[in-house]
Amino acid sequence: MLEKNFDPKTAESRLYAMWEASGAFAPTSDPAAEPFSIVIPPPNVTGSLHIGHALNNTLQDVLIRFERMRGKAALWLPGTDHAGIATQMVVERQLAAAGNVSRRDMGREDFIAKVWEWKAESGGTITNQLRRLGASCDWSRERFTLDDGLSAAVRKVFVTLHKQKLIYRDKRLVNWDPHFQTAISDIEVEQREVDGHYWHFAYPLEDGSGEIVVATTRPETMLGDTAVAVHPTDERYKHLIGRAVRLPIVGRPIPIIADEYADPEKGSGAVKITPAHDFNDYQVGKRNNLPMINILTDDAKINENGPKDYQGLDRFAARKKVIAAFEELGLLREVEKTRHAVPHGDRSGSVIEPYLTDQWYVDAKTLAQPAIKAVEEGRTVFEPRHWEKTYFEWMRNIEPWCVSRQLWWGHRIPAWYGPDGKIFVEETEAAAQAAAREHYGRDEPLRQDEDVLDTWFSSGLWPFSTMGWPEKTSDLERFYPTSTLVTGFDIIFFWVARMMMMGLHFMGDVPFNRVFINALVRDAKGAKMSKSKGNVMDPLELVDQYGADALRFTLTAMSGQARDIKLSTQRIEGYRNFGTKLWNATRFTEMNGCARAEGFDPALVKNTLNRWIVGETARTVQSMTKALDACAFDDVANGLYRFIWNTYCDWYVELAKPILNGADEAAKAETQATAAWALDVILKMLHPVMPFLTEELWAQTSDLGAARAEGMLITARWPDLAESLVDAAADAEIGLIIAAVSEGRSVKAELNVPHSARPPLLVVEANDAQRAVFEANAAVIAQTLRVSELQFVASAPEGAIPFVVNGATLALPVAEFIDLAAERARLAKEIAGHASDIAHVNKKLGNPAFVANAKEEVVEENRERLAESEAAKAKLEHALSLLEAVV
RNA sequence: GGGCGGCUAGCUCAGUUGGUCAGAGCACCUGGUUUACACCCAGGGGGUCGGGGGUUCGAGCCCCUCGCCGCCCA
Repeated sequence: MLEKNFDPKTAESRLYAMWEASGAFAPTSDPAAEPFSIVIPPPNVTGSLHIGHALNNTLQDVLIRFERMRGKAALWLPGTDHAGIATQMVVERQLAAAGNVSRRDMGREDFIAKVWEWKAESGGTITNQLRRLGASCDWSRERFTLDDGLSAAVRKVFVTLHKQKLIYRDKRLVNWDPHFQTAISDIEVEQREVDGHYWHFAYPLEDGSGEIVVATTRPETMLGDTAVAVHPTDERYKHLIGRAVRLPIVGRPIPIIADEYADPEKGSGAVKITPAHDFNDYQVGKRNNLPMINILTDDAKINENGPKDYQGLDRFAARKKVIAAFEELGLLREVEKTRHAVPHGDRSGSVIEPYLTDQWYVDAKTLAQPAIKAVEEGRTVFEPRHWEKTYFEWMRNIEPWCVSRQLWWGHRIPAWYGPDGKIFVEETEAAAQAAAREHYGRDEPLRQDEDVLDTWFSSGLWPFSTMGWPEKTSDLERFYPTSTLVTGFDIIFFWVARMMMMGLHFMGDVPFNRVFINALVRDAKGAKMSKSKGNVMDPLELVDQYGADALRFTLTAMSGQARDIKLSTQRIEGYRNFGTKLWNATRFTEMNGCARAEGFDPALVKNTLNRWIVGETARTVQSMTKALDACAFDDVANGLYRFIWNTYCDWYVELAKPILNGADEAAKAETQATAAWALDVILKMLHPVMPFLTEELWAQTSDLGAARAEGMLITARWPDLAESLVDAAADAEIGLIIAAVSEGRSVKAELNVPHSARPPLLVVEANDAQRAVFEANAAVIAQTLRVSELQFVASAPEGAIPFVVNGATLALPVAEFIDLAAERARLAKEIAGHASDIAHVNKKLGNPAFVANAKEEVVEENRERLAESEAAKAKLEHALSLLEAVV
C-alpha cells in the first residue's frame, strides 16, 4: 500500500542512481533506432545552477526522455565550458582572499596549475546539480572545452582557418578592458546609460585669430587629438579648413579638416578627433591620414605620449586634471549635463576603452554567408520562428571577430614568432619549428603567442568537437547534425551563430536542425534575477522544498513562447499538489483492486465509462505526442494537468466508484483493469516532465496484476494509441452524465439546498437515447449528484426546480428548501444567458450576407445553436411562470 | 535613431490557418467529516481582449495609426 504522500527527498537520489547505474542515459545501441541528439549548452565550469539553467535543462530533458521512450537512440551530450574570463576571475579572487600572491607574481604556469587544481575540486558542482534536477545526460560522454580532444580540435580549426586566410592578424581599434587587460569582442561590451557631462573646450587657432569650440564626454582623450573636423559644407567654418589650432595643454598644432562625420547640427558643429581612442574618430583618421596617438597604457593610465605631468595618471584622474587645466586657461566654455551610453565590460563591469592593438581576427563575414543561407533555406529552423530575424539582423551586419584574449586561462593561440617577427601558425610547436626551418634554412628560436582564444571560439565547435572531431567517430557519423538545440536568446550571437558558422565550415552541414529558444526566467514581479537585487531563486532550494518534479513541471508549464517567465513559489506549490493528486489517485486504484489484466486490450472494453476513458486517453496521447514534437511545452504541461486531474480523477474515478463497489463483477473487473491500464499510460506520458514521481509510482505498482513487458519507466515505450479508440457513443453518453451532474450540482448550490438533503432527480423530458442513458446510469448519477434516486415523470410537480441539460429537462423537487427569490434570480439569469445567445445568433442568421457567404457548416452550426437556445429558454420561461403562479 | 517583442479576468498567462474563443492556474467569495487526496471536493463572481480607424457577412486573431511597457543594436 502506497504511503499517503510522495517523498521526493528520499526517492529522488535513489531513483537517479538507479537510472544512471542501469545505463539508461546512454543512447540505445540498436542500429535500427533513429538517432536523436542534443548537445547541452555547456555551463561555465565555475558556475552553479541558477533558475535559467533549470529551465533550459528541464526542457532538454523533457525532449530527451520523450524521444528515448519513443525508441530513438537519444543522446544528450553533457559538458562544461572553461569560461576564460569568468574562471580566471574566480580563481584570482580566491587567491587574493587567501592572501596569496597575485597572478602576475605567481607566473603563468603556476597560475594555470592553480586553476586546474581548483577545477578538480569545484568543477563538478554544476553537473551534480544537474543530476539533482533529474537531467538524464549521458555522463559517460561528458566533455570539457579544455580537455585534450577539444583542445586538439581548437588548434586544428585555428590552423585551418589561418591557412584559408579566414583568420588573420590585424592592428585596429579593439574594445579594451583595462581591468582584465585584454581585448574583448563587440558583443561582450554592454552599453550602460549613465549621467555624464559635455565639456565644451575652446581650441585657439594657431595664428591667434580666434578659436574653435569642441565638446566631449571624455576630456582626457584630447591629449591624443590629432585634428578637429568640421562638415565640408558648414559655412561657419569653411574659411578655417586647412588651417590649424594649437592643442591646449599639449601644445601640438593640429589641422582643421573637412569630414562628413562632423554634424553641423550638434554642438558647435566642430568635433575633436582622437583616432586612437574612439571608433568613429578612427575611421575619420584613416580617411584623412591622421596620426594615431595612443595615450593610454594597458591599465588605462596616461602613457609616455602624454604630457610629463600627466604620465602615470589614471584616466579618470587625468580627466579631472584636463578639465581643471582648461578652466585655468580660460578655455572651458560650457559644462552641459547629459545622459549617454558608456561601454562596460560584461564581466568586469569596468569602462571599456577603444584601444589600438594587434589582435587575431576571424573573417566572420565570409563564414556567415553559408550560415545565413542555411537558415533561409530552413535547414536550421528557429522556434519560435521570429528569432530568425534577430539572427539574420546580426549575421548580415557582422564585424570581424576578435578572437585573441590577453588572458592565461584558455586555449593558447597556436602561433609562433621567429626572431624577425615572422609568424608560423601550426598545430604543434614541432610543426611550427619545422616550418621555421624550412623558411629560415636553419633552426631558429621561436616564441609562442602569449594570448589565448576567446572562450566562444571553442564553444563554437561544441556540436562536433564533443563527438570526437577531427577523428571520424561513429558518434559524429550517427549524431551529427544534432536534432535540437535548446538555449536562451541572450546567446544567439555569442554561441548559436558561431556554431552555425563553424559547423557549416568544418562539417559541411548545419550543427542542428532546430533551435528552440527558451524564455528568460524572471522573478514574480518580472524583474531580472540578480544577486545584487537579492531576488535570486535558487533552483536547488526549490527542489528541496517542493521536489524536482514540481519545479520541472512549473518551468515546463510556463515556457510558452513569451520572452519572460515570471516565477512564483505559489505556482510551484500548485504543481507539487498536482503530483500529490496523481499519487493519491494511484493509491485509490490500488485500494480498489485495480491491477493490470493479462492481455488487456483497450479496444475490447465494453462498459461505456471504460470505453470513454480509453478514448480520452488515446486523444491525450495523440495531442501530447504532437505537442512534444512541436516543442509546445506549455501545451504538454497543461494538457497533462487537465487530463489527469479533471478527466481521470474528477470524472473517471468518481464515476467508477459505484462500479468498483457494485455487484456487477464483470463490469467491476473490466473497470479495475481499465483504470490500471490508463494509469500506466498516464505515467508514461507524464514521465518526461515528472520523472521521479512517475518512476516511483511505476515501481510501486509493478506487482499489481500482470507483469509489465517493460522494465523501468525511463526506458518504457511511449504509448501509441489509435484515434479509432475514441467512441462517439461513449463520448455522448458520458458527456450527458457529466452535464447532468454538473448542472444539478449547480442548481443545488445556488439554491442552498442543504448538503445532507437527498431529493430524487426527476427526468421530465428526454428523447429516447437520453432516457436510455439515464436509466442505465441511474445509480452512478444518484451517487455522484447525491440524490436519492432517478424518477421518470410526465411533468414536473409544483415547486420542483427544473433545469435543462443537452435539451433534456430534469428537475429537483426541493421546494421545501428553496428561497423563491433565489430561484427566480437563478432562472432569470439562465434565461438572460440564452436570450443574449439567441440575439447574437439571430443577428448573424438575419444577415443575408452571412447566410450567402459563410461556409455551409458554419451556418448550420448557428441554426442548431439557435434552436437549442430557444428550446431551453422556452422551458425555463415556463418554469418561471409556474413559479410566479405559486407566489 | 534602427530592430524585435508585449499590452486579454485582481495577478501570471493560453488563445493554431478570422466563424460557440472570451479561456486556464492562482487569488477572491459561498458551501462541504462524499471511507484516494484539506497539497482535498463542489459551486460562484469577475474581462467593451491598450485607444482609434479600416478590410470582411463576421476580428482578440488581418491592415493602418496612436499610446504606453520591455529587450536588443546604434
